[in-house]
Amino acid sequence: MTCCVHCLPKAEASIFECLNKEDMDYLMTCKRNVIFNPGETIIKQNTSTTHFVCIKDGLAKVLAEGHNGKNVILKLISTHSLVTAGGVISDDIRHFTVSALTQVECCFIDSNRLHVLLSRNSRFAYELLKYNNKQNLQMLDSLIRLNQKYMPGRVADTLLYLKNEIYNSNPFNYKLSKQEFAEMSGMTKESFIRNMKELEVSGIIKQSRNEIEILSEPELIKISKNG
Amino acid sequence: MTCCVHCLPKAEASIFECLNKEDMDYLMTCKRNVIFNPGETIIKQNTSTTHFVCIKDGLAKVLAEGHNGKNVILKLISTHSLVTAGGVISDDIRHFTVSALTQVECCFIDSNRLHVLLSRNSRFAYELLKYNNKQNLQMLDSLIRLNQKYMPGRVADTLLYLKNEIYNSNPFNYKLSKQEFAEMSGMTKESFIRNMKELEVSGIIKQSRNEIEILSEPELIKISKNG
DNA sequence: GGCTGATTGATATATGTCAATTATTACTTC
DNA sequence: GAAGTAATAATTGACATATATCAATCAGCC
Repeated sequence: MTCCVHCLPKAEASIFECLNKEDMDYLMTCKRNVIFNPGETIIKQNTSTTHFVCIKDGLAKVLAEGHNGKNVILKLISTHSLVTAGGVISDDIRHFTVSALTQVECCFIDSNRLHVLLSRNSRFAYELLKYNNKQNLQMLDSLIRLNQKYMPGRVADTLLYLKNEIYNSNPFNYKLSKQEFAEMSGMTKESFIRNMKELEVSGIIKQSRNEIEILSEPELIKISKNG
Repeated sequence: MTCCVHCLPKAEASIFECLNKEDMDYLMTCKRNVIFNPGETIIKQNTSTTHFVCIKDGLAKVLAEGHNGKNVILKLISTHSLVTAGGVISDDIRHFTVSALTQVECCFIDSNRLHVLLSRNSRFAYELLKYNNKQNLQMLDSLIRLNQKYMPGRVADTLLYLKNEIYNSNPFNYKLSKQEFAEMSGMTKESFIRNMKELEVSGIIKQSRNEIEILSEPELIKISKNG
């Protein structure tokens, strides 16, 4: 139970910072700590939102399961992320699936307790509102990006996202399949592979089995901007 | 100033219902009532969010201006809608443009006052959070729809949306250009026109200059489901 | 040594682009 | 107010291209 002291204060722009000890204890008393292996489903779309989840460690993908078995990976989440699955606040249905890419340690917290706190702590509600709004804007970005850019631009975006927001290192080791990269970029895996090859031939990136290195970020940004 | 008594209580699932008279007065004191003509921009993407807007009467489109001058119309809004433009809560930048389709009467309300209320009234923050979350889910729906369906499915979705959520009547008179329909459906106007023709030839819809009638909604739903 | 995932190639198809034509609206001018 | 003219939007057709699909081969791995 003491883990939250280390974990939550750093979580997602300090949403929980405004909670006093009593509130925090209330939220945490019946939390459950769970470890998932790579590939396991942490929360599943269309189930009901009895709990929300805090990721303590590891990397997971957030995906929406669409029509004809096609998925869209909306983002990756890692340490200290808060997952409300879209419906915790409004309709009690989870609107996307979260699934572990590496081993993931996380806490399941009763969402009723969240609601109780929200209704009595306006600062907390305000912080969550801000967080929620940010997610909204991310979603809007994704919508525009996937809808209005050609494949090279989308691939560039995915690579820049991985380097700058997920792995924070330049040659980065990845744990995703080409299929998953493709689902992040809104295309088929074959198309993703072909576009990566293009970038490699142009000397903009270098790739080996599990590693990608971005040789010219400015070029990549140019491709991203051109759409 | 007395207009709010009639207007706001009906607004967007009663977000404002939880405000007492004092709070309501505080929010409303420096509001400004504005009338826009068809085609005029009510709020503009990338400007700063000094105010949020309540639509009192009329029909407006909410659009995100994307790359290469391409737009995506996210939704239409009408009487008693609340417009926070995406950034009122988080980053003070408007993330989409709202523009009048018919004559629109609306109120501009100082967003600082919204923030003050949010920080002292947890119920209000909670209601706004719920509202915001709903918008989030709408956006997710749009993302999936525009990304994973073929044109016929997207056109069907647009028609069903117009009939069931905007005009609420079956032969409905529209004020939108074909370009705007296309921007709702994520395609070019030429493609939209061709798909409409298909539906007309198949006897599923009937269209004249400013009117569309859906002859077989079940067929349309089938097309929508098939993607 | 078989399994899964990655890669490549050939081909099909969805969708966009461009240009030409027609309809519609708006605006003048008599 | 009618008629004509310009401007704008709608429609159609021919064509280009982005992207998906399918099948085959290849590489890594329990």
